[in-house]
Amino acid sequence: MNEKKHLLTMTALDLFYKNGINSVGINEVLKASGVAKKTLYNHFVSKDALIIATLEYRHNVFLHWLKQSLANSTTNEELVRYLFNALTRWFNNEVPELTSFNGCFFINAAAECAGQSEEVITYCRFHKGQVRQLIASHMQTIDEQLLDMICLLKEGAITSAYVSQDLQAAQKCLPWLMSYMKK
Amino acid sequence: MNEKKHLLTMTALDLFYKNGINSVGINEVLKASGVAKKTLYNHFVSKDALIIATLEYRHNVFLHWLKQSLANSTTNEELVRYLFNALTRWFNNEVPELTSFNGCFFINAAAECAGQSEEVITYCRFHKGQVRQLIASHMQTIDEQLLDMICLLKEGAITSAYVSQDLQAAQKCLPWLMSYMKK
DNA sequence: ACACAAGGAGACCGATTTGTCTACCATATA
DNA sequence: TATATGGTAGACAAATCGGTCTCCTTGTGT
Repeated sequence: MNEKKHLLTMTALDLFYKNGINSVGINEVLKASGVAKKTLYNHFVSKDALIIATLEYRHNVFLHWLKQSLANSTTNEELVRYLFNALTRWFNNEVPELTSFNGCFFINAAAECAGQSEEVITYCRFHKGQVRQLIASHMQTIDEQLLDMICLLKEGAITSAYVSQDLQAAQKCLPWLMSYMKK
Repeated sequence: MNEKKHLLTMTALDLFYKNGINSVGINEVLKASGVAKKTLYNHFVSKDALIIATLEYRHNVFLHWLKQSLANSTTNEELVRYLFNALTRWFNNEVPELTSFNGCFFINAAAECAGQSEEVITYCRFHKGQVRQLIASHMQTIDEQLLDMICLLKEGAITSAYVSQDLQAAQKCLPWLMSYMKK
């Protein structure tokens, strides 16, 4: 990708994730990145296109981080432990590449762009599906019900960590899942 | 509450919940409610005040609905069943007073107003705390871990129902919780 | 009957929004 | 050296934002 385009995408993601997509104007992105307005519209046809680009970038970073976090898991127990420990590190700002925790960018974006950009919501759904698929691919024995529960608890933990500031939300899920798998 | 003020609050809530707080302007609320701008600013000092009013109104409606949904529960098993069945009805638009399902208004508001209005986020946290307390008050035997899990699964179900359009998310939680309590 | 309060309609303000356009500059390549 | 490319800086447009204000009408209580 072009250097300026990449810079614009990263800058926009930072601002969108921190302050909300609708609260950040194009001019703010330009000022923060030091890029001219014409250059932005040379690479993106509209602000919506820039938003989609930030979603794609965040998706790649997030999936890369998650893939690495789960890489060494060989059993369902390990998968669960690695996953929710990784979430805890994310919540507590111990994962630099995900930047300061502000909830799930895709949940936030879906909430902000409701009835405004169908494309955004579609991409958020796609992201959640990809994450689920990645988790499933690390399961030794496929257990659809366990997969459902892992994903539900994951979403709940992210939301609780963000809205209720319960930074230990992910840790609370672990004993529960462990005791289920031991049966 | 004053009639016009109440009308404004309900109209604003409808629009905010459906299209997002930041996507809906004051003028749109005025047009939809047929109220004059001066009347709005006679009752609310700013748009932020109107937003808070919609949060309070939604909070009251939601808690009233939840209280009624849990009223007949006498055991922890019944509490869980009533709660997640109620959520399923909500997701599937079978609860008129909650209007067409668009996720949790408070999660959405928190996502939209990040780094913009601290008061909004504080109220969203308050709401989540009140809901947790209501659930706790219906527990026959206090089990803090069970309470954590119920709340985490509830948040996860709401998010999954909204973002991933999994309208059966709440139902998936039931067998798990039941089997846990049977132990 | 009169005074006062509340609301309606909407002009208006300044700031900000996304997006376009012009003018100019730097660099690289033929 | 000539030209094309891709950048900067920023004026500008049209719309919209939240918010204030004036003018006029419609009650309502005394």
